[in-house]
Amino acid sequence: MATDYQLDDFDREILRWVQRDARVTGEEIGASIGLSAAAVQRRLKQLRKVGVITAEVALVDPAAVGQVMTFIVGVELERERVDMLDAFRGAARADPNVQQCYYVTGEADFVLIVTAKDMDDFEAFTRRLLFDNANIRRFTTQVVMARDKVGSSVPV
Amino acid sequence: MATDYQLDDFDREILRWVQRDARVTGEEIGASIGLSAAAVQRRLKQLRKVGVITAEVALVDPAAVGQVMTFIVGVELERERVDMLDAFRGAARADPNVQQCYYVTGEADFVLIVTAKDMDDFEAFTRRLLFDNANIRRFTTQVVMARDKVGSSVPV
DNA sequence: GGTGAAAACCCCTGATC
DNA sequence: GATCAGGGGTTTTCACC
Repeated sequence: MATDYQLDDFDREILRWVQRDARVTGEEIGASIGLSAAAVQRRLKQLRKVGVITAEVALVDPAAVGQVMTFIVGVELERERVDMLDAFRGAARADPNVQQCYYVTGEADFVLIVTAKDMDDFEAFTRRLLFDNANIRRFTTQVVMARDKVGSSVPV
Repeated sequence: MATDYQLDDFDREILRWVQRDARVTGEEIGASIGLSAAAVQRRLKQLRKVGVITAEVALVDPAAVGQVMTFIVGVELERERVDMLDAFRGAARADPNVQQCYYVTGEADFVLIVTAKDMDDFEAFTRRLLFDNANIRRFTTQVVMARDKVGSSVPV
C-alpha cells in the first residue's frame, strides 16, 4: 500500500505541480524547487509506483460533451445488509452517469454525483439504478446549479 | 465557449482514453481507433484549445498523503443574497481542505466534499469556514466510510 | 540512499502531400 | 487524414557525493 510511504518536501512540491497540471515538464518543476529534471522524473516515477499518484487523467468539461446537468443524489437502502450494499456499490460504479459514489454515515447510505444530458437522461438513470430496485427505500435529489470547485486536488 | 464544439466519434474515443490515462501515447490511441498518431495529437490539441479538455492532472491518493478522512458537508446560508453566496463560494474555493464545491437546489445551499488529516483537522476546517461565519445558518456532516468511485470521468 | 550530466530513446510537432 | 523530418521531454546510464 501507499499509506506507509514517506513523502519529503520535494515530493510534496512535485505533487502540488502535477495536481494542477500533469503536462508540466520535469525541467520546469525542477527549476522551481531546485532539482534537476531527471531527479523530478525519478520521483514522479516512484510516486506512481507506490500509489501516491493513482492516475494521470484528462478532465473533460461535462457541458462541452452534452452532459450539461449535474445532480447530487442521496440514497437510503431498505436494509443494510452487506450483500445489498455491495450489490448497490457495484451497480453504481458500473453506471456511466455516476461520476462519484460515496458510502457515508448519516441520513443517507450513499451519496452519488451524477451527470446527465437532460432531465430525460436523468430520469432514465433513476429508473435504472433506483426505482427498479426493491432494496432502495428512498432517495433525494439536489440539482447542481454551479460547480464552483471540481477535481480532487489534495492538500500536500 | 466549448459548449458549441461538435465532437465526432473519434473525439469521443480519444476522450474515453485520456479520461482513464492521460499518459497514453497518441500511437496507442490511434491504433485502437484507426487513426495516425499525429491525427490523434492534433485532435487532442484542439480539444484542449476549445475547452473540452479543461486540464490534465495527476490524481493523488488522499490516504497516501495523510488526508485519510473524507466528509460531505451540506451548508445552508442564513440569507441567500448574491454577495453572500459569492463570498462563501470564494472562501470555499480557496480552502485547501475543500476538494469540491457545488451550489445546489434543495435543503442545502452548498454541498462540499472535504478531506482532512484527522478529526482535529476537520474541526479546524469547520471553525474556519463555517462556525466563524455569521451568514451560515447550519450545516450537516456526513462521514465518508468508503469512496467507491472517484474522479470526474464523463460519459462521452 | 540520494543527485546531476549526457546520451538514447520515444513522443510530440509542424510541414508537406 | 497520412507520412516524414526535426525538436523536446523523458528515461536510462553513469559517475559522484
